[in-house]
Amino acid sequence: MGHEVLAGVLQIRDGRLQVLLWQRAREPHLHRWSLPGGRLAATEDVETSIRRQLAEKVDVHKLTHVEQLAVFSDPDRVPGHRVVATAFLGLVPSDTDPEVPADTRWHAVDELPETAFDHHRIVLAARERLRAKLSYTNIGFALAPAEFTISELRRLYSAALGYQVAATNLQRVLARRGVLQPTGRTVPAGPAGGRPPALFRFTSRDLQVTDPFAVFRPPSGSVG
Amino acid sequence: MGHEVLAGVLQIRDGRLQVLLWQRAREPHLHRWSLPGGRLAATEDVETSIRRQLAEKVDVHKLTHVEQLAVFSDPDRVPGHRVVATAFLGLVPSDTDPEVPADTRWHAVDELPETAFDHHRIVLAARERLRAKLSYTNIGFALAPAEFTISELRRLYSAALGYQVAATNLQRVLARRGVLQPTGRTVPAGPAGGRPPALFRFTSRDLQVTDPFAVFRPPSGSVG
DNA sequence: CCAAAAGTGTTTCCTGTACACCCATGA
DNA sequence: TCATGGGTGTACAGGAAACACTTTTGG
Repeated sequence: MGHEVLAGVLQIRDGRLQVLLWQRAREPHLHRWSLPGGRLAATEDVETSIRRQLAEKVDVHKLTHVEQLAVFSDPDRVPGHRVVATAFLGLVPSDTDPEVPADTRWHAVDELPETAFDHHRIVLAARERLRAKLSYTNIGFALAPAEFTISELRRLYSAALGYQVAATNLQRVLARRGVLQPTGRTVPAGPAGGRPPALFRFTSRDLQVTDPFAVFRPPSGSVG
Repeated sequence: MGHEVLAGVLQIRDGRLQVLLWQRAREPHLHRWSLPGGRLAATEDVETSIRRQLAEKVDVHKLTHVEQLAVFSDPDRVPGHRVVATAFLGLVPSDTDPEVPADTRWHAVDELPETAFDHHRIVLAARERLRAKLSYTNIGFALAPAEFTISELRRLYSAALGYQVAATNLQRVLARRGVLQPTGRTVPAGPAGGRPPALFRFTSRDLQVTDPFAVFRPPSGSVG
């Protein structure tokens, strides 16, 4: 019984949420598109393993966030002998265009090609996790450049969530939570004119839960 | 390389959040307490496996909820050759007292005995998951009897969350979300008198996200 | 001066919290 | 009728959404 690690590496490219896939050159599932990853080695844990394996496809320094998604373990999920997969979500900021091998390409998540095995499900799980965490964490830092304007950030959130987010409220919500910081600098306006936008950055570039209690908050002034 | 499944099975007993553990009768970690589970067989997926293995410890019909937590894969997490573990959260309603084997016992999560391997971490992960989901899902159904009074439910939520929850607001929040239903019936008052409490039930006994968007809701009237 | 884009002020709504008050029972 | 626990009504606060309005640029 084998164990593999797989990652849905997501990035906003051309205003759409895209995932990194490579095209199989062998049976089974010849020519279908599949997730980067590979076999878990004996001396590494799953996170070390997926980072090592991703390094072969993407410059690993560009990976701003990696987290476990779930185990996929249907006995027939791949033909032949049984392989359990631990799936990951990986994120790359929108201002990088990592070199990728020739057999590898970015695909819009809402227009996936024919994928191998159960990789389609895994990509959708990665998207769901990202969407959920955009609401209650600062995970946006992993999709955005180091510094950005509110409109750029709005486009990133809109693409990831799949619906339009208003710039006004985006800024206000993130500012109230202390997630965003103004840099004090601005950037020249575009060709159509307009007021030159201010540059912002994320206060922290580590994942933090910013809205921990949806309800049933502990009484104010107590410790969890 | 082996694969095992382990479950943190939680129940509110005597007003405290408790976890089901069994005491090892062999080295390594002789006499330490460990989580129920065992080796993943070749023809089952991880969820089937954990349910099968739990059936040996608890009447499986009493398990109202089972969900994946995470993979624990440190190469040295157990001595000897390498075993990857998929951990689960399991829940048992407070009105059942399942028969358990002689080596098995319930332990308060906040006063764990010496546990084997990395099982301590897994128990804490199970508690965190439960606490988080109590806020934004109807997962309370899995801790509560089929019908219950608001005070009973308040005690369950307080024990699971680790702080006092007000009955007034608990009822209001769950009612507003459509999670609770009055049965119309009441129950005799206790020995100290008092108004006889009304009986409620959960509208659904399947896990449902009741508060999906912390923020960045899609514009009202759109589809995700 | 006008169009365009960015950013701010203001209003409204909703949800959850806090707390006072009313209700129904046993002794 | 009083103590006790259950339940409701009401006021308050915070956060987010909607939208009008102001600011700052390019042409």
